[in-house]
Amino acid sequence: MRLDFEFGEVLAFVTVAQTLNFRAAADRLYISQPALSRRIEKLEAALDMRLLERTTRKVELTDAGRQFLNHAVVILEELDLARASMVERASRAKQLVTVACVPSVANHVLPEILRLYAGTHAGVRIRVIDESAGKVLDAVLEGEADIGISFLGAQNADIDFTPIRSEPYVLAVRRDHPLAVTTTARWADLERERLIAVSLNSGNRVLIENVLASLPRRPTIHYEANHVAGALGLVSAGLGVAVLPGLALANDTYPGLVGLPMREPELSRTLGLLSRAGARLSQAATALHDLVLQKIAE
DNA sequence: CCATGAGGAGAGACTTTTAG
DNA sequence: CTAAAAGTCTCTCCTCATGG
Repeated sequence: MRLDFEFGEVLAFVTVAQTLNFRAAADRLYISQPALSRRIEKLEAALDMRLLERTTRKVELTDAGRQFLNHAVVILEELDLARASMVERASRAKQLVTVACVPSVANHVLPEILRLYAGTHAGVRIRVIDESAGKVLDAVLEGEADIGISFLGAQNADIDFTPIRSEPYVLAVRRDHPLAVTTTARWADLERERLIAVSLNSGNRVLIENVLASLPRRPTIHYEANHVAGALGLVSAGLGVAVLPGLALANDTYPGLVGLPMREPELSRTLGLLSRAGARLSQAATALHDLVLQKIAE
């Protein structure tokens, strides 16, 4: 596209056409009268046409000037519409926060945090991406999510990883299970149990597999669920026991189950808050970021 | 009351230097 | 060797002073 004149010149012309006085138009545009004179001169040169007939007595539009004025007014209105729509878009973007989060946190901790957040930020819309740890990391890296809550990403240079807390793995069992009378569980105990696991796509499973592989006798996995919630459902139904992150049993979501911290060896993961390195968070996202740090650490 | 010449500030283009 | 930063030059557009 090629334009021989500029926005400022069109604005100058419209202002002179409205006031029919260079001095008054210059004041309105916050420029000197000679500067305005030159803008008009430049526009006329670009169009190769006289738009204003001026003498020391009066200023008036030529026929060409009247015709161009019609177009010029439309141009300025269109520009103003464009500006207004961009302002509106920016303000809507500021009011949406996307948080990517591993399912155990999304199901058991995040709802309470979002409830508190709604108290101070009622107008902000929230989008939750509850996915595996790897996908949470990707969502933050690609800018799809403003912040992430996961236990992967601490080593990634493009991620700011703030550790929130260390989360022990527990053995989820029903209250009527023989092991429920003890306070901890040993990995060796699993040999006699029907083990329920989450799928190999889950970051949890990778950590658990590392321990299982080191045991003298590897327990058999009888059931496999895609997510932690599915595994808990199977445990609740009395089909077996499952090694899961402790948060999965927080807040008494499953009153029929107890979580026994795993021993010999202990296993834990470090839950952290992720954001893209160097990215500037909106005010709404920063507020949620700080609230998550404060509440999950408690 | 608008136009024009002189002088100066600032933006942008272009070149050189420096750091990774 | 590449890309970013710093330095220099050029050009545009402004204000001020003043003419017609």
